[in-house]
Amino acid sequence: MEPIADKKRAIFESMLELVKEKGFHGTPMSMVAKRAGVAAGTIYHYFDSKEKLICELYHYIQQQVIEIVKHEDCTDISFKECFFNLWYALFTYYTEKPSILRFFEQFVNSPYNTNKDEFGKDEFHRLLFRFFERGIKEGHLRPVSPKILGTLAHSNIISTVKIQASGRLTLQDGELEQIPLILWDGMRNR
Amino acid sequence: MEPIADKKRAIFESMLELVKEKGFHGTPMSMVAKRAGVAAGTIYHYFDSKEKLICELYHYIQQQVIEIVKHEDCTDISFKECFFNLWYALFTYYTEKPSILRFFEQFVNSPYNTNKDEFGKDEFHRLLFRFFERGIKEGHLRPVSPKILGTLAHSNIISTVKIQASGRLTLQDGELEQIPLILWDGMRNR
DNA sequence: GGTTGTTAATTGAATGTTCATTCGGTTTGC
DNA sequence: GCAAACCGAATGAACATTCAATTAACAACC
Repeated sequence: MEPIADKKRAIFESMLELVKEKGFHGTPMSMVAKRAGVAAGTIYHYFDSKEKLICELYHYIQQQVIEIVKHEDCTDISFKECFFNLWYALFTYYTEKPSILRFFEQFVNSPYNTNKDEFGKDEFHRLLFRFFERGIKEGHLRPVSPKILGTLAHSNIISTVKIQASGRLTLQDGELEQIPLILWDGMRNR
Repeated sequence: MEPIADKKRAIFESMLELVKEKGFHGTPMSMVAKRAGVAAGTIYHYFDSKEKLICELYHYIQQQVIEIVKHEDCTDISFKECFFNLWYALFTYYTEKPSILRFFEQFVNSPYNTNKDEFGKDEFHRLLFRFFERGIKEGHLRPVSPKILGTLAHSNIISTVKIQASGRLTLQDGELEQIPLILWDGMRNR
């Protein structure tokens, strides 16, 4: 990850917050510019178009998530430990940056997401699936496609973040810890 | 569910398909009108605005999902059977109507969703949570908040539909059946 | 250190397009 | 005949993008 120009980062942050608050529509470039503290024209010095800006932002963020997976997927400790570490690392990341989760969710279901990146071809999914493949190979997890396990696990994390973030429900003592356990108990080989 | 005027239904269907293909932005009212086979002005005979149309469509669809839950949540058979029936019923419903799932996902993360309906206050979630409450009370499920179990279960179903719908992955023989089992094994009381 | 030239960064008003919505008029059903 | 349903061109606002003009950065040269 090479360093990013200050202005570029400011534009990214601005877009991120506005998308969280108002969605893709509802955030005109003029507003992005204003909050970023630059002129409208400046954005077009860095990005070809609104669409490009959004796509680049997506990849920029995804890179951060990839770093987390890489960091937690090590062979020094047992698979089970890795599994729980990864669960909590991603949970914490999304929880601390609610605008990112919201942006993601909007992006993947939007026409900006010209997902020609076949599923499992982008680096995040490749890493995720490789991790679960290891779990299967080592006999910890059910012999189901790692793509299934990976997808289910990730959606489990995201749901948990959403439950908590919405404030709909305050998790009782020890309830949060139950959730990765539920996931593990379901997926583990028996 | 009282019967809906033909035109109204046509407008709903049109919006649904277009949102799937092009997202909320990207679907002008003129196009909705065209595909529905009505004039632009006609839409405004039935709906106050684009926003209202979208919100009504959301509730219209949600009603269908509610019917499914009501249908499967009966006390004639064991909870476990109900659980699997419900899982498959929802899975089948979303699978057969991909435009609906896509619309939902876009809607909940959009500014149209002025979700003042507190979580768990809309009928769908009330029913869903009540169902899981029963499972806990009868001792089948872990004693965790039914809201958590309900949310996790629903997101498990939706992920499965998405895996399959994206064509990313063809489920092998018996793999689909593993998924509700994974969910059940994780949530069940031990 | 100051002068000059060159390129990159930045500005924000102007442009042109795309829509949601309106409304005066027409058709349909009763 | 009358009301409700329907039409679609016209309106006006919102917005992405452009561009001519301005400023900062910085190197080369004396």
